[in-house]
Amino acid sequence: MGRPSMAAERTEQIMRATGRCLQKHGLAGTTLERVSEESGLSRSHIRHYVGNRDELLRKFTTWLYTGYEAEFIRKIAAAADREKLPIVMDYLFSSGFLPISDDDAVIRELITAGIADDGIRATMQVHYTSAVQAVEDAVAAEHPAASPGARRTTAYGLWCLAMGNSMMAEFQLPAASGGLVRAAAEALLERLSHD
Amino acid sequence: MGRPSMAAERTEQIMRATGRCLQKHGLAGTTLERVSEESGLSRSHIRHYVGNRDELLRKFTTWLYTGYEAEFIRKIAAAADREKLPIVMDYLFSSGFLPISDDDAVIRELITAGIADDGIRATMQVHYTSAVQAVEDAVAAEHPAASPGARRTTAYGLWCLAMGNSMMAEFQLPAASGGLVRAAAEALLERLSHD
DNA sequence: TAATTGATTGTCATTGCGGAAAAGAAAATG
DNA sequence: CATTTTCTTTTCCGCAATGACAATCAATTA
Repeated sequence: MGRPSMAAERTEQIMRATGRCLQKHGLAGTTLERVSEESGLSRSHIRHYVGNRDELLRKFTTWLYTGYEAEFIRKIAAAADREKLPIVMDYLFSSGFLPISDDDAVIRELITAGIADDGIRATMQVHYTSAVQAVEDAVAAEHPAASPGARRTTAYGLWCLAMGNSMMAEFQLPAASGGLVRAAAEALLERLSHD
Repeated sequence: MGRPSMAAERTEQIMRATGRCLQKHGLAGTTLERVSEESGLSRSHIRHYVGNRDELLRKFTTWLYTGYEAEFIRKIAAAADREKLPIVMDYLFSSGFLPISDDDAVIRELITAGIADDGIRATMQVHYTSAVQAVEDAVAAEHPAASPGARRTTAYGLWCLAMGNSMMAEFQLPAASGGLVRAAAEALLERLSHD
């Protein structure tokens, strides 16, 4: 009955456009108007499919954190024990000199959005808690003999290294583009083997 | 001749108010109007002393990065060799369970502002480059025997740990409030002594 | 006291954006 | 063909913030 729904495709379109806007123009610059431009739809479309601006940001957040960002956690859970840590390291410190994920800027903006919106903040809290947990699982898989405390410290350290580096990368700091973080990360891990 | 200038005090007032706005309402919420509220001055005052919104943000950035934020770098430079590293560690990982500096949110917003404004981005680039350098100096002072590469890795690692942790602290992530980062940081340093 | 410099206040037009609703078009079903 | 459902387009309104300008007011000096 009725005309077939475009909601799925349209929503996807809108979410992608929203991500690009956040990345290029920041939270402030992510207006319904601009999202509509970026997506090639009309502003009314956005309102029709997603709702008002607050809802757009909320939906975008859950979309992001159940999609690409959660991929990482799923991968770790699915991987064999001896694969877990290499996956983590690649994800966190990617390959060599490549710029880090494009999502960094987007995530920064969402943190800001979370100042005003409890829903967004909650979504992120939950996600990052389990992300750090996933890293810890990977560390545990590789170093079953290490103490829980040391594993936890190492896992959280790895995570912070990656976050901090991605922040510095936005300044195009010379240090951020080299392999420095990865070296630091490996130093952390190495210490886990020694003790 | 003429009426004495209030520029110094007023500018200070305005800068502080701008900082509070950025912290509480984000970049988008930092309007001339709100800054004027927050400072107790009229909007015309802001325009009179600082200029338009873009200039406000530019001036705030340089104000921040030549004031409190640069304090750290000056301190390191002035300190005796054996004092340098303890100062760095305290600055980066503060004391125990306290929330990290209030400036974190502000700085995040400035990064966003830097997307659109070259001046702001340049200011931050310069500052962070020398901040990391200061950390490296401190590490070098404590570990003169270590290789330059290892020192650089450690210094940058320390910095990223601190940045990453402050980011996580904004989610009120349980891991961020404990002493985990500091432990990771000390692990990094420890490894420097061993080799 | 007059002149000057800067502080302070007030006003007005413009713009960009968000919110809401109505009206029209298209595609499915009975 | 009539009906229903959803898509699509259009229009209108209001708000909040900016930018620019003009007009007082206050303190200092010659």
